[in-house]
Amino acid sequence: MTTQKGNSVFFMVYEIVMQIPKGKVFTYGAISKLINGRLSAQGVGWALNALPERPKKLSDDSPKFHSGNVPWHRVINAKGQTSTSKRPDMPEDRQRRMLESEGVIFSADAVDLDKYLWTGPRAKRS
DNA sequence: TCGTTGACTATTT
DNA sequence: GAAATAGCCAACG
Repeated sequence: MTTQKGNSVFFMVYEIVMQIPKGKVFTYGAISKLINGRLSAQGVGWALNALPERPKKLSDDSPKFHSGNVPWHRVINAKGQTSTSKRPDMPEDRQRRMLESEGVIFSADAVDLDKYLWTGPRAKRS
């Protein structure tokens, strides 16, 4: 490995995701832009995929990032839908459930990005 | 070091 | 509009 330093782009993604306010959602592409294209949308997805439920050995250097601190469920794809979820232990229904609990109303299978899409960490919408 | 895979997006067919 | 293709970056074997 050559990139698991305590300051990898993965942590940049985590920090941004943690800044997402409750009741809002964010997209992979938007995060990719926020980190100045250092990571593509696919890379962002990977970062969240690598996000451990709890501190494992992947990032013992900075065990502050995990499912309990990073609202990964607020990160969705450009279509406003939840992730494709290939893992049976992490069904998309669960992600939708968590978002609805935070005030994000799902229209059929996707959320209204025009309403729930977070504008960014510094851009403030009223 | 190379090849494959994956929680993506945009473009083309 | 849906399916296929290409581009993208990082981790794993």
